[in-house]
Amino acid sequence: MNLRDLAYIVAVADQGSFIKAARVCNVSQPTLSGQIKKLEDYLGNQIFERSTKSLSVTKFGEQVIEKARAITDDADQITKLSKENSDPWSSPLRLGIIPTLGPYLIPKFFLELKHKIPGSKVFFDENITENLINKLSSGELDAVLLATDVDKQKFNNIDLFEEPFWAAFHKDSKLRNIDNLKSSDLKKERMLLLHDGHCLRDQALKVCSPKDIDIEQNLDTRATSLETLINIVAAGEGFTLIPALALQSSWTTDMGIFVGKINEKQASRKISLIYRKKFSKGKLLKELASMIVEQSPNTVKILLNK
Amino acid sequence: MNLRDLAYIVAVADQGSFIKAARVCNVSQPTLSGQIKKLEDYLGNQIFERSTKSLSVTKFGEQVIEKARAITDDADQITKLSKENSDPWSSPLRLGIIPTLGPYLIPKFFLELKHKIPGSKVFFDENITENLINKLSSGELDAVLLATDVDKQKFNNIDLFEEPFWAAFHKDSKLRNIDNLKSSDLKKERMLLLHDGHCLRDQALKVCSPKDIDIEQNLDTRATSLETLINIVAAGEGFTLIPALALQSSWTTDMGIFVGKINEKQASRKISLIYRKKFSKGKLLKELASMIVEQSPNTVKILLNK
DNA sequence: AATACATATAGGCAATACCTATTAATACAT
DNA sequence: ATGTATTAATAGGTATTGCCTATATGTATT
Repeated sequence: MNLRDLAYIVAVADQGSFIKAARVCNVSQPTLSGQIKKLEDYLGNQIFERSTKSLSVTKFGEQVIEKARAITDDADQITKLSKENSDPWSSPLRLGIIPTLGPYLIPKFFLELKHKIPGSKVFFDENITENLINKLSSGELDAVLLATDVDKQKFNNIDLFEEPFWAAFHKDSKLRNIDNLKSSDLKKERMLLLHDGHCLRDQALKVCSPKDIDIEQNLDTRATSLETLINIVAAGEGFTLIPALALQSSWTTDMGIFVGKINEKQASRKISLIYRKKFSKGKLLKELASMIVEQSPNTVKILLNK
Repeated sequence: MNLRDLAYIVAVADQGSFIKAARVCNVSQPTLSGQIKKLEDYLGNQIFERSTKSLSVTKFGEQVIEKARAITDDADQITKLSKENSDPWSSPLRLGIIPTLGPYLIPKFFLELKHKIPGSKVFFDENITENLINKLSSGELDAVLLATDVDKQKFNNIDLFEEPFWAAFHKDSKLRNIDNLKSSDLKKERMLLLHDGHCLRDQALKVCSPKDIDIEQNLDTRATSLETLINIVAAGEGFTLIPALALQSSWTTDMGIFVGKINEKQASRKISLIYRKKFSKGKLLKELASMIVEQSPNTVKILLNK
């Protein structure tokens, strides 16, 4: 049995004639006759009763043709699906993003994306790095925005930009008096951190691990979001590291928080767009990548627009 | 696109592996890989994302596989249909029969058929010859039982038996005194006839056309059934011709009707089973034919059982 | 008889589905 | 590190089959 054969019998049923059906199917009449005969032989039953002057469908044929119609219709649906899908934006891009980046980056490029590619749809999954990597591996996500290096054998990555870290502290903090902040200045202070799993936690510890202080003491400050950290800082307790894109001018005006950029090369994190090597829409991701870079102020661009 | 290809992708989706799917499909792994690759090229989109150690289905693939499942299921249904249909009695035999034969012949062979072929089903259509022929031509009926010769180029026919005509008359009729009825004896009497279209009407007129009587006068006696004719005879009005199988002994006992066989060769009609030359279940009809002949008393068999 | 029309058959060619053997890439174990 | 196992892709050759043209067959119509 064969999709083409089924299309042939549907055509004969519709046209009421082998010759007309052959024309509709763009094959010669002997081809059509032969294939239908072969199908009938294969099925062991006649589908049509034919003579030179009359053509009728057997009871069995009626049942087969009904199914054949369903099959050819579904097959048409598949080709239709493939046409729709050849637009890479036909299905939403499933994009994972870390929580210390998502809330600040998404609004920056989302409108631009909608504007430049009206049909584009992005499904966002804000989650910690480990979960995002797993979902990327399983195919649940198409790409993820991370601040962590990943296995380059397994994934492709487009490095987007370096995002500097800023220190955020209370207006009464001693840090306010330091002009050119360095990580060494921070080591004496109490650093507020996010929960385990957040890459920013590890990055902050790397930049300025408070050696004198037992990290375990900081257990009570394992916050779940930058907003929480900022609120604690605003309450006058310690300082925290904030990635550049998360900075809000309102913190200074409304909350009495001061921020200072840490002018050291290593006090930054690299944001990359990661996707599976075999993912078929790499081109789409490259477009997205340059759009994100364009719309990310206060960062050091790595990916340069063509 | 191809039914086989669709079965391949469904198998891969089910098995989660090309190699396992190849085993399930009874083909080699390279064949399966190649065919799926070709299908993906044809559709212009990836269905699977594969590496040596992981296999996942794209969003597009999910949609295609859903349709592919529907298609392969329907295709299986077709093969199932063909298996069911290879029993010739899987679908009812659609048998047409003339009204002057049906009511008397059907009960005679129907039980025997049910007994000999338990799975057999017959759909009966009792109708006048012209309608039956049309329905047979169009394929609406599989075979018809007629008392009329048909175009032997167009149809096959199995001649079953000669059914003698009997005259039925009132006990007070002069005909009662005639020992050996001949058609000439009947020409003086008033003959009761069926409606136009009933072949028995024409046959009766042929056997004993009442030349002295204008046929138009008989308009009022155009009955729709033999029962009606018998009732008129019972009321003492005229006589009628009755085919042998329709005879009921109760007519004499309960209605005061006498019957006499017309001992002439031409005073009979030939009953044949007619079917389209291309009809595929001729063998089944031959079985049916001999069963009918067996179960038809008071007739002169033409078809002899093997 | 001749013509017209529809389907079936015959023979040949080209596309393709399949196979085996091999390669490539990755994971796991020694 | 190195070897082994596992999985998918590639290469090349073969058999199948789907298609074509030409022709035959069968059935109405003129």
